[in-house]
Amino acid sequence: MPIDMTWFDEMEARIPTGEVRTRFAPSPTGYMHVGNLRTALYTYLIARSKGGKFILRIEDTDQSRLVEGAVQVIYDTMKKCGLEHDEGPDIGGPVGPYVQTERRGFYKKYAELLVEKGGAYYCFCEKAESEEESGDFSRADDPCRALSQDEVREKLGKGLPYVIRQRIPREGSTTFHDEIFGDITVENSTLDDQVLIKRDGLPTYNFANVVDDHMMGITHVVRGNEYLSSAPKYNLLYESFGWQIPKYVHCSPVMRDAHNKMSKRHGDPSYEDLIAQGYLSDAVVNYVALLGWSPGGEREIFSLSELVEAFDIHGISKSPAIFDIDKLTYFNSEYIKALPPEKFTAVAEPYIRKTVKNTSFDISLIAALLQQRCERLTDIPEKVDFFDELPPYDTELYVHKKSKTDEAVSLEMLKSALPELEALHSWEHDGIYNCLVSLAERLEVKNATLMWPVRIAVSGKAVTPGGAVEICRILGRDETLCRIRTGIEKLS
RNA sequence: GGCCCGGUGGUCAAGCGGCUAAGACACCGCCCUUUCACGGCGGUAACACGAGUUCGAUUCUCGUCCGGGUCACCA
Repeated sequence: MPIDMTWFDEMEARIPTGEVRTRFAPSPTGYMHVGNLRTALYTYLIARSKGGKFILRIEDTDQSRLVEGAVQVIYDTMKKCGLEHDEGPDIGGPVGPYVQTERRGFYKKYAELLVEKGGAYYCFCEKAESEEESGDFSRADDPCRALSQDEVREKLGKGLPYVIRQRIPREGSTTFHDEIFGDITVENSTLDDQVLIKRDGLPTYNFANVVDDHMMGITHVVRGNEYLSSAPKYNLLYESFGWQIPKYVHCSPVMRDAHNKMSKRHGDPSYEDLIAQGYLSDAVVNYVALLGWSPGGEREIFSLSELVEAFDIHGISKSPAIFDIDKLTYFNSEYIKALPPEKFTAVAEPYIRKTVKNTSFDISLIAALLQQRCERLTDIPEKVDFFDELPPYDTELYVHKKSKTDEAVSLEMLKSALPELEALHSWEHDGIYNCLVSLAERLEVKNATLMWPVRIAVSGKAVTPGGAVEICRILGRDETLCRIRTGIEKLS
């Protein structure tokens, strides 16, 4: 049965050559795992660092896991992370379609071609009832492997159900090269004749991948190292087809602890969750890049374009990396501090507004207080919850050893401060500061002895963003004086 | 269980035959200071184990142990 090669030739002809091409091929689950994000990032970095193309392919063959709007989540996440693709379902490209369900027809053709080339065979054996059974059945003994062409034709003619299996050589060994792990050799006898085309005519994941990657001209296959053990079978497939074998880049997983991968199931945060928890996208990307990859030097803070510059496959680690939320938090605080003040005010405002409803306060002044002391944006509401209204507080707060204050001293301080502040004509930072400092000087007490009670009186909290002066400044004269009087009453 | 891969402080990691074994996070202490932070300075803490190769092993080889992956008509 001669195969018409014109379609294949057409397909081969559209494959771009002479450039690095990588692909990120997520299945649309509705959220982005941290591990997936890292894989996408490395895939992107390989392409960009070599001036190549980065392709997005949607692997949606698992209909049971289909989630409404999930593809959109992928587009949005990639975009927010800055991982812009050059080809994909939304923007097209030379080797489309880029959605696997739309490529359904391709795989069977290639499988038949492979049968013709001797790399695969039809198998009419009964489907195993269970996993255990299929495990027991030795594929090396599959009688269908030896069926003659006539026998196959006859069975096909009768309409018998079948699968197409890969014909793995019985003898010898297969060696493949991985960019991270080096050369790996396995005995062919340990490989099984895996199914390529299922009884329903659809391809298995492994086969679809090989076909798609080839048809799309992928030069670097980046994926999790759970695929390391199936790589030899991939190699054999490429060889049987006579195709160029891509470079393999198997990445070790991102772990939640020493024994388990990060997973939604265990309640580990996805990219979306992290953003909701007040992490900045850039910080997440930067941190994730360093989880399992090292640029070699001591530098840790990299923008995406700096990552492109610094990236080198050989810096990818062989062993798994445990996700450390504390270190991400550190990165986040660094990114927050590095934001231009106006930008920070903009991202912080919604969080400030959760507890500060009073619009007469200067939001940028509040933001300025916050920027140097918040690790996550979600820390903000609680930190500024005293602005709208003085919270109830215990006079115990006035006792502070280091500032040398207790309730009696505090009362004295507040009583002294009140008229001074009342007499102040302008209500600016320096004016308030100088007023209080000179008062402390006259009273012959250290600054803290005066500042502490004032801060407690105006905030009602032991810990606040900003000191007494900053808070008074934002509250305004009337509210400040009112709160100090309240403090005096409480202490009297 | 077979096959494959991995193993430097609590975590991320540099190291690629000779180093007092970097750095970062976390932790602890000190300084700064109108609270807390920030910032500055300092500290605790690691080559899984046993052989071999070598003048010399964290680096190379083998074994042991531990961990992970994979053995589906799932992806």
